[in-house]
Amino acid sequence: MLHNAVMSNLMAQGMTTSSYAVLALLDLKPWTGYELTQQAQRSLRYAWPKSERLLYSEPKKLVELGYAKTHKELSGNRSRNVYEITPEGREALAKWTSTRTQPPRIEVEALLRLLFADHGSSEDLFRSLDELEEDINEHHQAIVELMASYLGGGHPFPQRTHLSVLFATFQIDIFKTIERWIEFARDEIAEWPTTQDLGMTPRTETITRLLANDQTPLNK
Amino acid sequence: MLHNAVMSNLMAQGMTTSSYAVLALLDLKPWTGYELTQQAQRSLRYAWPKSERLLYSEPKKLVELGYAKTHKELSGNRSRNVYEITPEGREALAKWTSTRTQPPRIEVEALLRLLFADHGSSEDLFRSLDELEEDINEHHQAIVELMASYLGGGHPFPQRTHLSVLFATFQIDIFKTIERWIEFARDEIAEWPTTQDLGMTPRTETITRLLANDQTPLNK
DNA sequence: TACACTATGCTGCACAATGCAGTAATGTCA
DNA sequence: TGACATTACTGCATTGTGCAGCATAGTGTA
Repeated sequence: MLHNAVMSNLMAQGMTTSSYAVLALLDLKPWTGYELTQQAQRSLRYAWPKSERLLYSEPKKLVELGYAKTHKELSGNRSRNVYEITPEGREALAKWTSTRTQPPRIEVEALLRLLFADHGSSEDLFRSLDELEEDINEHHQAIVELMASYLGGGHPFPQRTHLSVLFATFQIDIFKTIERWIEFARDEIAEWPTTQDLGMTPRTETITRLLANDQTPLNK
Repeated sequence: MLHNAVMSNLMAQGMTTSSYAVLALLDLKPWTGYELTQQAQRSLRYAWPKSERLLYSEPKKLVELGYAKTHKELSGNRSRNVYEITPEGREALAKWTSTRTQPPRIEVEALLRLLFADHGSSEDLFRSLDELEEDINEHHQAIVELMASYLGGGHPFPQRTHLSVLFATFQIDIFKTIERWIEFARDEIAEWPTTQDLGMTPRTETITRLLANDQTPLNK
């Protein structure tokens, strides 16, 4: 066991952005582990997608660090862990806001497949774009429906609606951009006789010239 | 040691998307480990951002699986590992193209901070947006310059220019969208008297209504 | 009423991936 | 000749994922 003085020096240890995300949820109200995983997957998915497994582990770490406390609740023969933020936790959260924001990270396997499309068929490439579209459409539709529910007063924390809506604006704009790009890409690829060795075609040169002047070939 | 027959059943084991990304690079030409990390970080960063550490490990795994072979090259007192794809590697790559494309994954810490901006100051929120803008601007500028270099014949694999340029169209479109959203968000937040408890203001309701109809409040 | 199926509510384990420190040789400029 | 950047990696601790497993509670249905 360590002295308190030593402990406080180690406090920041092990606190990842994911830890702060969970801590921020606990700042809203106490949650059970299960609720935390569900809530984090629904509301944070688009800003900070993390696995259920991690979301079960984070609150335990917060308790170890003294940023949360926990107790077991019983309903019948079954128990669940309830987590609650501590004053130290609130302090840690406040300090976090003044640290440097991590750069964004965008992983799109469909783009990787596009980059290496020349050792596959056009069909494979089209299918990959279809799959990307499918995934984006799903998220897009979900967030549009969420906004409709907010209009009916469906926000779980009504006083925080202004934040959620500004956040949703980002999502919808990104999704629309990706959907428009997919259509554009399909039209381009449809003109290709093959995926291989086309190089700098006249059409590609036109696009390159636009991009080099920081313009986009996408209509609207 | 396992029999060949058993080995081949285990072949797919341990092959991640990152493994296929490196294998696809090896399909273009043989590289040294160091070149592979540099090339992957420069060209794949925006589709599949992976650490240098991983990019050193992947080719070793490919050799173990029989998808690549390696030899040491000496220049003076110093050696480096050269990796080359095998026929089995090419086969594995071909099979990969017919598998399901992974859904995209977008991590933006600045959005997480926006979502929880109500336990911080407006200044913190503005700073977070500035930091996001800084990161995006950097990437945006880099890719515009890359396109200019392609016009001068600077593509390392000229016959693949059509793929790189279609890929770059995606990047530039996304970057422009994010930059426009940041400006929009700044204007909105500037109108807020505080970050807390504003809830469904008339302005927020207008935006929510637009989003629920799958429209965007962003001009242009 | 028995049965299946879904939702709740987790934990353990193997493995994927990151970040950082460390090591060592070569090239470059002042 | 000395400092510093670049080339060329490896080891290790820690973060994060995916899957399997386990147990209870509720819900529909034949």
